[in-house]
Amino acid sequence: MADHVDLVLEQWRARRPDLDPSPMGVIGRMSRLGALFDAELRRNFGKHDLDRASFDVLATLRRSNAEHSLTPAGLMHSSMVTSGAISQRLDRLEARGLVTRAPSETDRRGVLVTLTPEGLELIDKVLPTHVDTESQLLSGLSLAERDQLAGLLRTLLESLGDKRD
Amino acid sequence: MADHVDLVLEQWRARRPDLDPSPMGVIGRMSRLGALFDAELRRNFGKHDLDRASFDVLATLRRSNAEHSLTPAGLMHSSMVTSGAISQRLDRLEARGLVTRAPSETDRRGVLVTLTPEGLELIDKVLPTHVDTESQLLSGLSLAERDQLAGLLRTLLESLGDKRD
DNA sequence: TGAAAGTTCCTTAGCGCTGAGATACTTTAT
DNA sequence: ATAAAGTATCTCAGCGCTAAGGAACTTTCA
Repeated sequence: MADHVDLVLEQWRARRPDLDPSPMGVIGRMSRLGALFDAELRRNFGKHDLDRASFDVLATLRRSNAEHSLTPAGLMHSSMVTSGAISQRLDRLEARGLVTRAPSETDRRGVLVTLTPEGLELIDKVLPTHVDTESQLLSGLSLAERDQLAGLLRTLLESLGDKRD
Repeated sequence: MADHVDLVLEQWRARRPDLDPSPMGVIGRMSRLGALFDAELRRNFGKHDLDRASFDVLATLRRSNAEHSLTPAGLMHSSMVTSGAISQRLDRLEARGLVTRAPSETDRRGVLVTLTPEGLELIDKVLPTHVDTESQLLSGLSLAERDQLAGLLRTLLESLGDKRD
């Protein structure tokens, strides 16, 4: 069996036999899978008038605490995007009435973003379909293989300094 | 040991115990790794006056055949971006003198994109540093683990219909 | 206490991509 | 031979992100 990346590796070995292309066997595949996953998840978001960015914010708020609230900085760290991107995402979600921005009570620079009832309702409706879509994307692997894969990816993330906060 | 995604999974289990978040243990980690990989690879491209998109095109041409040439459609399939994106990438590369566009000899709709000597020189200079960067990104895994990971990712890609062409 | 450094969030120009659509050409089917 | 369908590439408006920088506020430390 062979996938697209196997062809790419063969081509490199033919054109640049001095180079060891094996790292591409991992990183190239992750990049391709990322694109395929993204396309499929986006399709599901689209059914619910959402996009990846909005889902990301709503889901992060939903899981964060019982009040469904977080600072923009917290959202930024969780999402791995810049502060400017978070500001713009919040503008859009606030305009749709899915989140509110309130001044922080302890730090006058700060803002507290909170899910509105409408935001909560929407994310709670979309979440099961999202997990289901993800599950289908992984259905080519057995449960044991998924665990094995998750473990290897965690090892890699830890080695790159990905922290719990 | 635990990474950021372990925290996310814990949060989901606390807030939505009815949902099985385990697919996120794979897909969430791949997404995070993708972002970390991208940032590091981009740093390397930047050292050589390149970006991901340009590198992608130059590398695909470099490995494709002895003439280092391909059609825009071929580049599009390999890169998983739209035809519009390829057109624009080629505009930029052509303006920098790194590729040429010539009319196809067999199909008057078609175009043949070819690496110029300057393009070849640049990609051959950057390639070893790129593979080296990728290798360092994977250094948290043993060689056996990398093989195992590549195998699982290939299984997944095949199950999603990723083909050799 | 006051100045400097740090933090938090926002604004905006510029960039590359998508999605829709246009143009020109080729293939298929009648 | 010709209409219809398909293919290859390009154009462009719109979108979300980054990078840079600004404003407001807090912390640190002399």
